[in-house]
Amino acid sequence: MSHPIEIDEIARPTHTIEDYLMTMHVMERDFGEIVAARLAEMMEVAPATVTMTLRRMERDEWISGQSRREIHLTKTGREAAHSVIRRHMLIEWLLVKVFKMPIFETHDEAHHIEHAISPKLEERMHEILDDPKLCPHGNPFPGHETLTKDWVPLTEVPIGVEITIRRIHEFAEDNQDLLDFLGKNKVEPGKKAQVKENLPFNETLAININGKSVTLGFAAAKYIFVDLPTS
Amino acid sequence: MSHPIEIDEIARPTHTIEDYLMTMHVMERDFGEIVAARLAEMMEVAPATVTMTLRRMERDEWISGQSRREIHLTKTGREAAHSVIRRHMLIEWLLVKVFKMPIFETHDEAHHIEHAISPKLEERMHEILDDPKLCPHGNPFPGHETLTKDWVPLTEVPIGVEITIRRIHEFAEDNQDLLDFLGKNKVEPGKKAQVKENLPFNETLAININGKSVTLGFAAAKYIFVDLPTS
DNA sequence: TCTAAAAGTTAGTATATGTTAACTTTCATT
DNA sequence: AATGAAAGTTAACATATACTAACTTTTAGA
Repeated sequence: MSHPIEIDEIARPTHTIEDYLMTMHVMERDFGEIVAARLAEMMEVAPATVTMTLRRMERDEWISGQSRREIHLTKTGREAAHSVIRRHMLIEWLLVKVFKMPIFETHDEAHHIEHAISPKLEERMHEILDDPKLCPHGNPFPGHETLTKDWVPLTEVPIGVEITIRRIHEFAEDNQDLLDFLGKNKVEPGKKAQVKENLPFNETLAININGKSVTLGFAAAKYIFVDLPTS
Repeated sequence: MSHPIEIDEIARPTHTIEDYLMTMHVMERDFGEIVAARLAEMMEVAPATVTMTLRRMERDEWISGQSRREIHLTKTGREAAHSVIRRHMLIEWLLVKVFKMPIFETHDEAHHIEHAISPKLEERMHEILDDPKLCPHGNPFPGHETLTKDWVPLTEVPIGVEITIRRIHEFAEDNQDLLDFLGKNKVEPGKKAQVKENLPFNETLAININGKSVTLGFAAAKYIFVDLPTS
């Protein structure tokens, strides 16, 4: 009962649809709405493509949309989204734990493999990998969102406070250059740090981490969540 | 130097083309020729589909075919075939060793995942899984075919001789019902057995294995290879 | 309220992969 | 050499996924 895997699994969406569902879940979770134009950006396809794909998704009842601007996941859509996200995160853990892969190299690899995992293997991975609640980057498994609710983006952290890096948001994971940068500077969950400087006019901030100073643009910093000591 | 993984990897074939390449490799290896009609049967598509797919494969130089009836893998085609087969077999080992999955459940799962493994991860899997030369069913990794050359199909084994099951051929793996049957009766690599009866008119033979008698049709038995004691 | 920017749609096109039905080609065997 | 079976091809079609270009609709801000 710990993992919401249906016995009589519904027909699996295509890889493309699973990708859409995944992104939609994150948008709904963190922004409260799903905007087709954002999907086009995230999926790196033309807006017209999104229109057509959403039409198919509505036909197949992954989403429902009374008015055009209101995209909602259906019950089956949400379940399918949760499933593919779980698979994604489980594979990331597999790559980290079994293959000792650096956490910032796991996302792309997992993004391909996630579509190929059967419900049975998903179940097995949960057991072997010890039922994780967060992915290696600190993003929550579906149903465990509350674990992350007290973490704040680096952009909102006061100067000088001792913080702990907790989470690199999914939307940062889609930018491999950024991940490489974070990897090189070892900005990763568990690390202690301090914001040394915050320059809104420049849209940058500097943190001390690993005994060094690292300058981050706001665009990146907003996707890095940390623990404040007393909160 | 142990694994022929190219540095500057050529463009990856599509999943479909990888499936064709895999089957072609096995046909070439074990039957000496590739016949489109056989491909259609193995891939479970209409012959017309094979015609069109082969045309694309020729265009993209995975195969070359002077005359229509002569299908040959090109150098790149063969390398791509070897790569996908290695990935398939490595995943089978991963499922067996890490996830403790029964060997007769690994093929289907691996058949999906194989397409999603990067060259880098393939390399890593080789290391972690200890550079295997045979898959869990006893089929050889590309380049290690000689390991299997002395094994003979069950259909050719004399009555009463003590044998060891060594290999369940890839083409049996595409029949899940057969695999379930073999799994249920624990007819698997490493097991000792004896042919008790061979009825050509009936196209069946009976073996003693695990202290029980199991009757196999020739269609299945020809895909089960064994070690003769003295050979 | 008007208007520009943002968002979304339609139309026409392309490719990979599949189908069925009808046809042709090749091969093996009398 | 004739013929029937096996193999292969062509034609017409379908679907998922993508594109560009042109268009419409919505929303937000002056």
